[in-house]
Amino acid sequence: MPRYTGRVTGTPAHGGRPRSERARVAVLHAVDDLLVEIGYAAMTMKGIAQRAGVGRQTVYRWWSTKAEILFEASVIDAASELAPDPQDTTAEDVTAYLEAVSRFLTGSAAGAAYRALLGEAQHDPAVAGLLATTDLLGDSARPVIERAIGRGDLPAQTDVDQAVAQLVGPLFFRVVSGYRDQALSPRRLAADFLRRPPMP
Amino acid sequence: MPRYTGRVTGTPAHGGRPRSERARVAVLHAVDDLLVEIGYAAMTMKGIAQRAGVGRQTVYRWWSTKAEILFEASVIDAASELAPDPQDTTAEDVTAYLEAVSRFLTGSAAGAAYRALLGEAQHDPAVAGLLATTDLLGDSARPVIERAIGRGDLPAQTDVDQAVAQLVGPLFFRVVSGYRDQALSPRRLAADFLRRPPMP
Amino acid sequence: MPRYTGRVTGTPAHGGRPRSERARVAVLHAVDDLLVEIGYAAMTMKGIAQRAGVGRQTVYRWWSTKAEILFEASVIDAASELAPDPQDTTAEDVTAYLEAVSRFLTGSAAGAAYRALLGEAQHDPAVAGLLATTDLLGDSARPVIERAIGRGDLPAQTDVDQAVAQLVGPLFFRVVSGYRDQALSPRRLAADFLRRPPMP
Amino acid sequence: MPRYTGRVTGTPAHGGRPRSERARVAVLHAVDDLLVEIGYAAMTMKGIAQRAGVGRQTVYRWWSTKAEILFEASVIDAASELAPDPQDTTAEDVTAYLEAVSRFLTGSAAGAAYRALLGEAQHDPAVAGLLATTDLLGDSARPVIERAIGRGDLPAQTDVDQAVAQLVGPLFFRVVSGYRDQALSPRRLAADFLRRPPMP
DNA sequence: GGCTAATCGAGACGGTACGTCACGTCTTACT
DNA sequence: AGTAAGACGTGACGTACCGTCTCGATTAGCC
Repeated sequence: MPRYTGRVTGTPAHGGRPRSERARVAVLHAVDDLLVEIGYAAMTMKGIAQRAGVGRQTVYRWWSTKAEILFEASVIDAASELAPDPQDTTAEDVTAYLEAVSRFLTGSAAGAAYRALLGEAQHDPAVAGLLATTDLLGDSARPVIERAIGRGDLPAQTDVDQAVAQLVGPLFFRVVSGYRDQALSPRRLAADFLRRPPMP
Repeated sequence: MPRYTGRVTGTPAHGGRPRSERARVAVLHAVDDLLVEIGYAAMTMKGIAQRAGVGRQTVYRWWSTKAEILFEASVIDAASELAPDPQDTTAEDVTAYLEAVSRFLTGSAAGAAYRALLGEAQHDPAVAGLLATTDLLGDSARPVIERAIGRGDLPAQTDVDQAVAQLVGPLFFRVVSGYRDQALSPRRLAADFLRRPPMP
Repeated sequence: MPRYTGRVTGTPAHGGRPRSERARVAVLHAVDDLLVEIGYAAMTMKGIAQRAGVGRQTVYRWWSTKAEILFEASVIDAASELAPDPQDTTAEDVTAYLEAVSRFLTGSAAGAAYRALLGEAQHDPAVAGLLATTDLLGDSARPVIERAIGRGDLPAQTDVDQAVAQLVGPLFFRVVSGYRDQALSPRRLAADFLRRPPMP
Repeated sequence: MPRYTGRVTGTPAHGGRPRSERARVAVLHAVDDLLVEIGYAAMTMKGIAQRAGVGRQTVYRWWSTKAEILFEASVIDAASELAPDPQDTTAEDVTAYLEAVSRFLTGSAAGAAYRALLGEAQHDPAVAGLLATTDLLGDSARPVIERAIGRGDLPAQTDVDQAVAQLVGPLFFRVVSGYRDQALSPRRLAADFLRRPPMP
């Protein structure tokens, strides 16, 4: 799991000590760990810095809020969890995707981070803007829809955005609105989704 | 708008000054106002007390967190916003309901409160528990589903919980995941929902 | 120890429930107990009322401050502790009195109450005024001085107030300024006092 | 009046912003001012911080209680007020000292601070311990006694601690027990003290 | 024996200080 | 110049007690 390896800032323009890669990675790992150990609400900038063995100022220099750190630490990497291998039939393809979504939202650490940020975004416009830069679920669902269209299992004129919402929405609703435990069956949702194509 | 009129606690068993209805209503109104004016995140227990012209201890005596106050202030009353008059045909009935949901989630003050609480619930189990006591969207969608079954427009063996998720989920997903502006069409969602009845 | 038996207020002018003697005594005992158990600083009006099994308003109705209650509870009765039986010789008389003072200031519960109030009086004029109504040590020392004058062991023109201060002051200073443990010898103080009679 | 110039803490071992001398001095001056303006009882940690233009946490970081601040602010410096220049004769020396004591206890701001702390010490062991670190009156009286012994005006075997109490006690008693106004004459007290030496 | 009125215990009321915590900024010495 | 450390001013946290108020219940003297 080779994470946090890409440099974010280039070589500094002129002079000065370069940004410490060690510090950057330590902060991202600290956020990951703390999310699991104490949860998003209990995380503090101070705690993150201490856990990372890093000065407080260093954290503020590169990130504004814990949401930003968490976003960089978890959410981007999370895209891979939402990209299962394409399957031979559309039914299997869609089912596999919905299973991935379900696993992501209920079981994965990255999913927990995503839900935490999503929650914060409901009342913090800054976080909302942050999340808006990456339509995590939408971007992962779109290829599935497009493969189905390509195979002729959905009409060519399908409104992709609406189809995405119809595909992901039911699962998303159940998890986010609090009924995490009584998950819906991805197989049955996939079948219903495909039974009759969305209207153009 | 005759809100906050019901007494919450009965007459005390014996002795003691009774709870001040004035204070209770003042707090609930203060929370309503502050949610609109400064938003959920900026609301503090201290600010609520001051705005209500009430002692801080008095707030803590009856509510533990701002989430609890907001819940009592907004969410219960919100149910009415989600109960449009039944329509003659199932298509119109479902469409009217989805329009109400859309209005509630994007335009209403009570809906803003609900989304704020929903957000908090993603990382605060106490708030999650609070919301679990009232399945706001589910409870409002169920009668719509049941009316459709009664009319024979959905199969009698329909899994109601799944149908609720399929009905509400797409809209919910779009709003909560941040695409509040590019709303989906309730009419088209209703049509698709009915063309593609959930499998039993 | 027949304490707290006198009525403080007379019969009311007309009608009304009379003051409860039970409540009055309960409060005074509660203050006595609490002073020993938790100390003056930790005593609160609320705690006194609860300990006495009495309403808070009832306490406030009859006393303004905890100092007032403590004064009524302990200090007045304390006078008896400072009035040892007169002795045959002046030396023995003065020694016996200083022993009583020493015991009162360092060992007695009433003495602890007195010191607590004396302390409060250093920065609370109300308490200072309260204590000024009864010159506890002065009133008890004056008879001793006067007996000594009567026996001819002090000059007839002795300034009694100054003599009182010279008699009591050394012990008082040691105790109040914090050297409670290394008490002075009443016998030696008495001897010095009499060898060095105050100048008129 | 070059007060509050000594550093209390040394240079930190490594790193970290050093303690702000500005904040330290501001707090000590604020306590001095507030003692005079509103009195000890009305002083609060919050008020001190505000008056000093300093964060509340900063006050707590360096002092635990207002007593501790007041002690550092006033009492140590007070020693100078209790050290009048030695006089040629013992009678004048003792008289000058008692006059200084009288002035300190009744007229000086540092004396007011000392009495306030002394009062608090009667019911707060922590303050008692604080005051025990500096025997303000004892330490100032001892040189006077020793000079008198040196001049042969007191016997060589004099019990110095007892002599201190006998010297300072009468004045102390009058002031602390509430009769601040009707002060005793330092001259007469000095004369009586020296008329016949204390017994060894 | 009913009326009047002040008391009683209880406990909620609006305030305010407590001591703690995290915020985001700053000022050091060190690398 | 960037870093770890940690003090800085700010302000919310939840608790405790303040002194006041509002209850229903009680307890006397008076008609």
